[in-house]
Amino acid sequence: MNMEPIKQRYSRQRETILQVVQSTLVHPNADWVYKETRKIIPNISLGTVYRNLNQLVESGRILKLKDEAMVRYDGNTGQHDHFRCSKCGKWYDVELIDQSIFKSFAEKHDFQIESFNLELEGTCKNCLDS
Amino acid sequence: MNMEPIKQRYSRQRETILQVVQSTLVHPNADWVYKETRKIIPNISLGTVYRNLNQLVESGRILKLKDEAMVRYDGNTGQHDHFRCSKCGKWYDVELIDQSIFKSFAEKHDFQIESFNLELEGTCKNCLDS
DNA sequence: AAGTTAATAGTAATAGTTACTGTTATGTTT
DNA sequence: AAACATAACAGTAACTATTACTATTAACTT
Ligand SMILES: [Mn+2]
Ligand SMILES: [Mn+2]
Ligand SMILES: [Zn+2]
Ligand SMILES: [Zn+2]
Repeated sequence: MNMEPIKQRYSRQRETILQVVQSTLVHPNADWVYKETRKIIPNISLGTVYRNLNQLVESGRILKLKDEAMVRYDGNTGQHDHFRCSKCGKWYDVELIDQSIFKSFAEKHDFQIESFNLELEGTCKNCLDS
Repeated sequence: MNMEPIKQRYSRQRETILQVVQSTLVHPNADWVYKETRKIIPNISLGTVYRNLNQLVESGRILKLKDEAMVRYDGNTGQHDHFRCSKCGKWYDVELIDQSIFKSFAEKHDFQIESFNLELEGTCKNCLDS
């Protein structure tokens, strides 16, 4: 009798990477995750970080965000929007904007709209003050 | 007496690149623009295309869009939003969503919000039919 | 016409990411 | 518990989009 083939095995590397991403609010890129994870697993390979980040995205355990010419990751998988400071490049969470207008918007189109992604940009409090 | 220094000189390359971007609805990437422009200026360099696309963005004559791991350009500088098909990767223009909710949203934050960018994603009519 | 320098073609370099390869380790089957 | 199958690994090479460099050309100024 054939069992379902194994889809994913446990690895200390993957669990550590997940914890690293989940433990921060900075919405890090792969290199940041690599450097942080190396503090725990000093000989981990950058390729391993990329491969596992992609897997974690695919399995829905983290989110993938597009920055300028770079990918960022988010351990917060709850629904929320983002604000990006164009001065310092930092990403901030903001509460999800009311989706109702989007739904009525979707009805007007013959596209099958699956997701609305709102990106806010401007200058953050920190950069305004200094 | 000193005149203002010249900021930008005319170049056939730049004007052709602008016309190429303005003449299409495909929201092309640099390579597409390069190939199209080569039909008119066969020996144009890819570096020239990149440099001029960046200048045209800076001077506000075209728009810059972020795709998955690539930049796209838009000759339509009027206010509008975009829908991206996750199946075929094509970008479509959609009318600008009502901005009023965004404005009230902005008032709730201590960020200085300068732009709202709405990205719609899903499956386009073409891909649904086939 | 001579001078200044923006813009160019062509090419090298960079940065982020993915692919490859031989080895290790996780989970399964006997 | 031993043998097995293969997911995952570390290390490294390759790839892709973009930018930087350099010697030459051409747009504008005087
Ligand atoms: Mn977030
Ligand atoms: Mn458009
Ligand atoms: Zn800032
Ligand atoms: Zn499509």
